[in-house]
Amino acid sequence: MRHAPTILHLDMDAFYASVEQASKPSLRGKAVVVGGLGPRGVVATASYEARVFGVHSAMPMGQARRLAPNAAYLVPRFGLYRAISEQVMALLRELSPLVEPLSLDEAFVDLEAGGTAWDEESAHQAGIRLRADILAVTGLTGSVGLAASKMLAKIASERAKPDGLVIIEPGTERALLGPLTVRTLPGVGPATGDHLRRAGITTVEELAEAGEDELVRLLGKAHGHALYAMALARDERPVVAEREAKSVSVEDTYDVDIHDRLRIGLEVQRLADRCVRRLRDAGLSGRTIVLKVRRYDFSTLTRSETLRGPTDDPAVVREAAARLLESVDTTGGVRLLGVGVSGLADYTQEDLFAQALPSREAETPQESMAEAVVERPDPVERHWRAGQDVRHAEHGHGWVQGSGLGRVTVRFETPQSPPGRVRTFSVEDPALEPADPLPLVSAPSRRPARSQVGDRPDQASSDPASLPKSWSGTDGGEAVSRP
DNA sequence: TCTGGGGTCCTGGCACAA
DNA sequence: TCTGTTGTGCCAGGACCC
Repeated sequence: MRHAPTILHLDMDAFYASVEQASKPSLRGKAVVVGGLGPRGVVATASYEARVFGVHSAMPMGQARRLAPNAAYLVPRFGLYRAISEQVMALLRELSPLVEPLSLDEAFVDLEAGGTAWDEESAHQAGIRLRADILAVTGLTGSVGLAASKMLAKIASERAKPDGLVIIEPGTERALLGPLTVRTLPGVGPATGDHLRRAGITTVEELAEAGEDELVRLLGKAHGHALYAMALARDERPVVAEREAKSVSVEDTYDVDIHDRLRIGLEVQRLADRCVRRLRDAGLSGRTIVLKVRRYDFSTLTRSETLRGPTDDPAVVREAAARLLESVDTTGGVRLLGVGVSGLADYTQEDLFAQALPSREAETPQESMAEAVVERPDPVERHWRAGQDVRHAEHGHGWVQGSGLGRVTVRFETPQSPPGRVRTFSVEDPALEPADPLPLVSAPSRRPARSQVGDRPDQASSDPASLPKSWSGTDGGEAVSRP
């Protein structure tokens, strides 16, 4: 492990919910829950105001609605989140070429590799500047952890939340980790946590005392060795900038279980086509086709088949998926189906005619039979989703607050406007159209001077007075970035 | 209460080849 | 030729992460 806290972990605060609050002024300071709104949806992110009611990520949406009936419930807008994430990642790359994104809202940065920081003080200053820059460019807050390893930097950013910065000084790691629960360590989830608890191990200190041999006996070789090292605060994993994908998959959970074998077959074909589309978009092909089935009782099984060579041919993937489905008993119904491809090659192989069976009637996924039967949208019905951006010919930009019974309710406001008024229209109103999201900050190029912000070490919360007032712009402005 | 979607990694069983 | 061992690839399931 290095001797200075020069690994930085950034975690944006309640990212999806914060983006929605930034783009919808009437939701600021309110409980906001983003996730799947269907009967089987789960919470992706809850704003801090919603967390007060006990709502948290991965909670079934029905439960969230019971806990916080007055919260705003929105579907995720990944295009917008991705665009904002790219702005944040660009700021991280200004610090160092070694940036490892973990998701849209999280990343590690090796500050030493970028020459940005070499000791505690310079790392601290880099963290402070980064948080200020992120606020100026996106209008959002992120929490920063700084430590000598990835594991500790992540623990530090967790302790910094929300909107803070925490440094773990080298030499203090074991004292800090000791009393924490084993669940703090990466790789310890509910099952491993339970397993360890039954063995009388609940804290990191007890984990270290148990010894390596005991942990290997309890958890297996790989997990046991890794966890013992973590318990001793040893973590040599480097920050890795480029990670190659190892598999591509798509899956759908259905609002009600599917029993009809024919329908299940059509869904599998449709998923195979979607999967191939993703594969082709990434310029990849793969050798192993995987079918995933979650049955009515939530039991999940997978079936896979490995081809002689990689393919990105929709007909080949569809046929393999159909063969795999034949070996699965779907009596009782299925709630989820998925199709994936692994064993990836980063080139597209023009079919080695060995693989495709004779009937290759559908050359591209878009033309497939399954698409034609299942996916064709109803041309009459217009569908408005909660949270979606819209534009009205007369009232301007707004977002869908809710819809049903042939009506759609829209709140007219923009990221830079005060909270707006609500109006209701017919879902067929020709004056109402879907719109692109507006940028959250009116002039994202304004960045604070590099030396002006002052935080204090260890637990530093940003002083709002020292940061630009990104919210207070007046007009709607032009779209600067669009997903 | 009733559990998403997209991934990664590990383990153990089995078959096969050297 | 037969048997035992070992390495490897495939397959299925489970745990974990965000």
